[in-house]
Amino acid sequence: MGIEKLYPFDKIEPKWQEFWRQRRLFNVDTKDYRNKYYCLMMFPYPSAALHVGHGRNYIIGDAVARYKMMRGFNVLTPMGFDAFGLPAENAAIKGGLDPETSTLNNIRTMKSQFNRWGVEYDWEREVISCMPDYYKWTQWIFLKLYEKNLAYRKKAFVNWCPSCKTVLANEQVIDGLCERCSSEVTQKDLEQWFFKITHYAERLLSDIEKLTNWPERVKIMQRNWIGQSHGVEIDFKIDGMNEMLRCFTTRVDTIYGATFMAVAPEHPLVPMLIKGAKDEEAAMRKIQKMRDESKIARSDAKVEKEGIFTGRYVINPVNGNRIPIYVANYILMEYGTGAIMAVPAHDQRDFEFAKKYNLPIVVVIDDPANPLNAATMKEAYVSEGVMVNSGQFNGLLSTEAIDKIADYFEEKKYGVRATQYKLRDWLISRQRFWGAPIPIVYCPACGIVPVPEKDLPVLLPRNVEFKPTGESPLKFSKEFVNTKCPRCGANSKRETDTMDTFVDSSWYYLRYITPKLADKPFERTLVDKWLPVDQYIGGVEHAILHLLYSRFITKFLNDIGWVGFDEPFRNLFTQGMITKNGIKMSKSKSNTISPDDLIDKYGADTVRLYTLFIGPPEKDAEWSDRGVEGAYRFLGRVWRLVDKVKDLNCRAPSSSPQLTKDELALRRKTHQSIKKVTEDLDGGFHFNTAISAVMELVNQSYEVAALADEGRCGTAILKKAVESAVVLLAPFVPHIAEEMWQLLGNNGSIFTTSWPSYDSCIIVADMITIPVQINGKLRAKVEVPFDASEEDIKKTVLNDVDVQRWIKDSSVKKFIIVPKKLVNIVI
RNA sequence: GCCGAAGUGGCGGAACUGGCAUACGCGUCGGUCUCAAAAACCGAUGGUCGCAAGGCCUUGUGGGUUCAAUUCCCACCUUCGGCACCA
Repeated sequence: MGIEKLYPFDKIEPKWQEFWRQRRLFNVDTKDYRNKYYCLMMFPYPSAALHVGHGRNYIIGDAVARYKMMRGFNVLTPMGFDAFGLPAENAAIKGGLDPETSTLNNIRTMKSQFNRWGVEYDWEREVISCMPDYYKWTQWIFLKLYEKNLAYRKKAFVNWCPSCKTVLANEQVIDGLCERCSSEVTQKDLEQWFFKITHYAERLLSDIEKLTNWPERVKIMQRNWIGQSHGVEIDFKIDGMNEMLRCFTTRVDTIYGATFMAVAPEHPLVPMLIKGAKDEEAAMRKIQKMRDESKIARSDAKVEKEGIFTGRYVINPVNGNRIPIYVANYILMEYGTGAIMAVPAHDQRDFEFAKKYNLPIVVVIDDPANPLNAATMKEAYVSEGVMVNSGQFNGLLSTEAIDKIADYFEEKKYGVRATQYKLRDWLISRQRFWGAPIPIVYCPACGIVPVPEKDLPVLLPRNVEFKPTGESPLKFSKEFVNTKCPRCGANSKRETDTMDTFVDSSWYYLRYITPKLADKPFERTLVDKWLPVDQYIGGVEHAILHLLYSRFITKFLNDIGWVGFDEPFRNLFTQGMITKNGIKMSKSKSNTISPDDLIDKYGADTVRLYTLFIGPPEKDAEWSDRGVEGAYRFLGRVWRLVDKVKDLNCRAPSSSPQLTKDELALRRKTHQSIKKVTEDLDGGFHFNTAISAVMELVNQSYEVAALADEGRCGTAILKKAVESAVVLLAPFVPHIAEEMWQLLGNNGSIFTTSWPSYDSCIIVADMITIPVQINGKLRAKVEVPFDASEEDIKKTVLNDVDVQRWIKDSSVKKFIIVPKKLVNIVI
């Protein structure tokens, strides 16, 4: 079973790891920012052992860092741990250890795994988000936001996970289920802290354009999440009352077709509207029932539309029509104004509602191809068309009418143009123990008082029963809760909720530059030199949450003058996941592959090489144990080649001063390979094709080595080819590359030598083979000099026997020559 | 429903700006070495017809543009991802 040991990786790998650490190859002095390159991997949760799927992220990052190092950059690659949060807390509850101990244990395990992979970081900059010297500054960011009125407390219906016993941000609710535990999320009406991310909605959206080196799909996801729409806000006069009902619409062109109004059950005007209605009490009860229904259940389009007539009417400003106001379950209070003008003919939801409650349907946009009839319509007509029943706007295209009517509204003061976003403010309160305490004090006299900066950090208390009860565990720690008001000194209570961990991770990349600063979160002058991050690498699952929050915090810090840039990550790369048996590797699916066993068997370089060779790194890939063996065999093959070549005297071609055909070909291949690998790494992360290019070079070197054995070839070019292969492989398989580099007679680290360059003149061959097509089908190949004229090529082609056989007595209609590429003859 | 990505041998995948489809690796088959095995090395390997020379077909399906299409255009099918009563 066991594969034979092809080279002594178990001796080589620890040796070079030690060497890099002693030489401080990955330790950077950030004061020297010349030629800087900030290569950042998303810092992980300290979960238990890592599997090969996790490894992909770090291996890719390490390969990039090492490549950039060889290109002469001053590379900063720090690493840290996103150590607060539910996973750590839940794991701690299970393991019976307190979260801090279990978190620090996990961190230790993970670091030793990084070490064995040969994945190197500047550990002197390690950032651990659960340590007071870090979360002090997370709290500081809260205070700064509070100062600018961007952190606020309000009572709101919030997402509540009954299993995690905490509230969740909108972004943490997936299909109505908790992102972490998949329990059904319910609604709770609670006082909670929010960050006003909506204040930045427009900039977060428009600045996506600046992110030219982000994956398109991530940008699209962010755009959709922010969800901008342009429309008009219209105030409808409520008949018989001195009140206006404001609604938002993107389709003012349909205003003449509005036959009723619909408001959300939570709408503040509801009690007033319903007052004096026929069955006021019964109606109120029904509305209460709608409110109680979970937002998730209500926000499913398949749910039957329900409504109650309020007994009130509004006046449509464009035609004076009196239209009834309904309370309807499909109207969301969180979006727009919580009220809509309903146009059944041109909106499917309104259509369904109108059918159910027998409300009029008025067509105002007609389908020119297929005239509509309100009485027989089966569904709403939502496309564009020609305006009808719309007074002065009749005959216009509906697309043009949108602007015309909006102008008219603004002029008549019926309404104003407005922009709406789907993005909601970021709910950051969590009723859990393992997080950064929110630095707020409640004073009976002064009210909400922020903790002064000089009193930070607000320390998480020790020895707290941290099990989730639905209320923050911190409430039960008297020493923590009871405090003096920082303003007046009166006995006061601390806020006992902790912050969402996404707050911790929204600024950690700034801390790495000056990780030990005690009096500031970071040093602006240096941060401005090193950021934006040159390359950020991580999983696509963070496309919205972490990346959006980080962009928000960066923009905020930019606004208050703490950083000089407004986007944190210049280039983003999102790697695909590794699957086993077609599904994502995970402990719960028990389909994980441990890197430790593989490293024992084949060495870290093999695991690294296979991980990079498995396929395009941005795509998902299926793990194959056979593939690992293939990578191992290849390394063994290179190892033996180096062993063979290392002691050869670099004699020039013995017999003739001219290089042989094979030597020329190998030299050409060497330069082509350098070009290919360089372009693959510069143009994107095409590790798989870069590696296959080196494989080709190695294969061809073997052929020439066999000739050299027979004395039919010189060795200088062979040695150069092998040496190039070793250098090109170094970012991927650093340990064996260092060892082979040394065996070939070089001193020092391969990572301090410069990346090889290629000569474009050598890449082109003297003679080239040109395929000849006849009627578009490949029929022959001819050899011609590289710089042959079209005349010469034509002559050669027509003299070719195969070509003559195909042409026979047919006449040549067309003769197409693509220089240096191909010939096509049409007969 | 809307938005996006992707469909290429037995498998992972390659192919510049429209110019030799299947590089590289895995697997399989045959051979060398060996008492034998492993490792290594050499050779074959898209399908199909043919003794062979060679022919024909093939990049999800069907059309189109072109001397030439995996690549461009139109229609459709399938898979995956995101959003989804957002007015």
